[in-house]
Amino acid sequence: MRAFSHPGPETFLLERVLHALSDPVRLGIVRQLAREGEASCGALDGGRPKSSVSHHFRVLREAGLVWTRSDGVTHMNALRRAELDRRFPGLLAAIVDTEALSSGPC
Amino acid sequence: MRAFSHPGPETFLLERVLHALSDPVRLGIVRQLAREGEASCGALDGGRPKSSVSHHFRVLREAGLVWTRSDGVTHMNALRRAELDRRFPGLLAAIVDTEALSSGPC
DNA sequence: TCGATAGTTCTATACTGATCGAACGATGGC
DNA sequence: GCCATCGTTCGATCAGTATAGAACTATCGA
Repeated sequence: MRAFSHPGPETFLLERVLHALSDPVRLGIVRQLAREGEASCGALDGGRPKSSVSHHFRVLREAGLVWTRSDGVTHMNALRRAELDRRFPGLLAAIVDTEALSSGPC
Repeated sequence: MRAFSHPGPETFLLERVLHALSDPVRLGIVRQLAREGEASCGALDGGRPKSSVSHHFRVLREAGLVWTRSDGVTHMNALRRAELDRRFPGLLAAIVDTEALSSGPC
């Protein structure tokens, strides 16, 4: 189960990244990772079934958004911020920093 | 057929914007509009059937990305750049400016 | 070795969305 | 008025994907 396949930055596809971020669950995960730096899958499941959460993490990984490492029995996930910033400058910042506007109690 | 319903900036949803941009056809349209400022649907169809193109423009309109005005028998489309920049600062720039990287002949 | 824990994979289901032909609606020129 | 043009809407089809239960795998601790 160890050693996930993480795509190299040169194969990142903007369309794929945007699709991964267009799902509310995944957008929430990415934002929480942006705040907290690293977290296990369980800490980000929001009460959802494990299979659903696992699916979302796979999409995030395959888009290049998230890096997953095994730490004992848990999987720790982190944003691939540096690589994403190099590949798509300003994108992650623009998406993570609009939180107050787009999820605030209007 | 005149007078499309364009959402107000306060109802823009980041998820919806990202989903609209995650389609290659629509991403291409948005990038071309960013370069050329305003264009008719026909000028952006890329040889696709009219019904398909119309569908994509509808998605772009409903996400708040594009403003469509009637000019005689044609429809002129433009990016709602100012409103988008106010609502999601830096987002459009990040997406439009990665063109060379993501569609270049690697 | 046994059980508990954390996540993945498998499978099925239901929903969403992309595509496109055909019919329709609006506008302008003759 | 009539026709051509531009684009929308309708309807059908097909692919992709979100969801979730169940079985499975890997790791750790007792």
